[in-house]
Amino acid sequence: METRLKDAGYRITQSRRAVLRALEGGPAHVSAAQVLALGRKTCKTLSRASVYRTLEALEATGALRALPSPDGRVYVRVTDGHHHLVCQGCGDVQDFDGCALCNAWAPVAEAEGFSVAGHLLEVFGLCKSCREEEVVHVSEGSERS
Amino acid sequence: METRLKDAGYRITQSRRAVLRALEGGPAHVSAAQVLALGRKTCKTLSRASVYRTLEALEATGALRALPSPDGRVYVRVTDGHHHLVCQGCGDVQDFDGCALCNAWAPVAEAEGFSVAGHLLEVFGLCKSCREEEVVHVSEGSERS
DNA sequence: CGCTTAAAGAGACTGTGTCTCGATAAGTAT
DNA sequence: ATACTTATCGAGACACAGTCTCTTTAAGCG
Ligand SMILES: [Zn+2]
Ligand SMILES: [Zn+2]
Ligand SMILES: [Zn+2]
Ligand SMILES: [Zn+2]
Repeated sequence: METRLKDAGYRITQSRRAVLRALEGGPAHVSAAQVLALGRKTCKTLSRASVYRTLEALEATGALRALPSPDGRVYVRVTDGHHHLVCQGCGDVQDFDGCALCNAWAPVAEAEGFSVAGHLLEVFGLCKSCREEEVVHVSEGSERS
Repeated sequence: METRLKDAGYRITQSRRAVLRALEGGPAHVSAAQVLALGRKTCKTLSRASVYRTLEALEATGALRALPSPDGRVYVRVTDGHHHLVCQGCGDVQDFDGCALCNAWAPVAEAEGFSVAGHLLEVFGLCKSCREEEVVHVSEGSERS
């Protein structure tokens, strides 16, 4: 990632390095706030503005992708997916791969004069563990008294 | 939608009605802020809190679905199509058909132990007219010297 | 009509993301 | 190594979304 930044003409600074380390060490989905917190461990003066600037730079070079999530924006390394299985039981979100499949509709969109910049596929349902749980408390409806 | 709320045990108030009207009259994708603005046209004292409360109630009854978008959260009626071309220029949203195509990934999700209840495909980009406009202000590159 | 209580509205509060500005240090040329 | 240029920095102001609390209001019902 660092090389990528440098090649694109960005300077490599302490702050940027801290952000990179945070991204590498942190979870697959990170929020800007998390990056800031993690980054401060290696660069005590790291500022919020720098975090956003660096994330933006990384996004511009294609190393990172910002993606909307139920609570704010999260960043994922481009190697990760943008297709989500959203569990309606526990609220958990997991990625799954499927770009090859969903690319099929891109031509459909373009046939309508639309130029595609990106897409988001949200699949709603129940995850494995929630489905098993569901079987247990079947009777109690989701009714309001 | 109103019946749905009532059946679930919610009271039908002026504020709620204003929100419902806003949702029916407004665009396919609306933000909470938009609902508030639209709703104030029919209920001058409508408050932000009420908007959020009503949206939450509608979501709970399954009449509405909140979904993360590149800029904030937007709400869509569940009865509407679930394949959208969202223009990042003018904000316009148009449906397009593609279920036949996107159903291909359902087995993929189920292979992960996930039971699919529904899905939503959001395609972001530029509509025809916005793209033509874009051509005009090309020169100002987003390039880094 | 009057009671009960869900719901309303106002506004404080938190957190995210943007922006500006003077200070700093990265890269480069001497 | 030193000095210079300028991208980048950190701090803090700002705008806005969303949540929460508290007091008042009105929906639904007998
Ligand atoms: Zn679950
Ligand atoms: Zn895809
Ligand atoms: Zn457009
Ligand atoms: Zn579909």
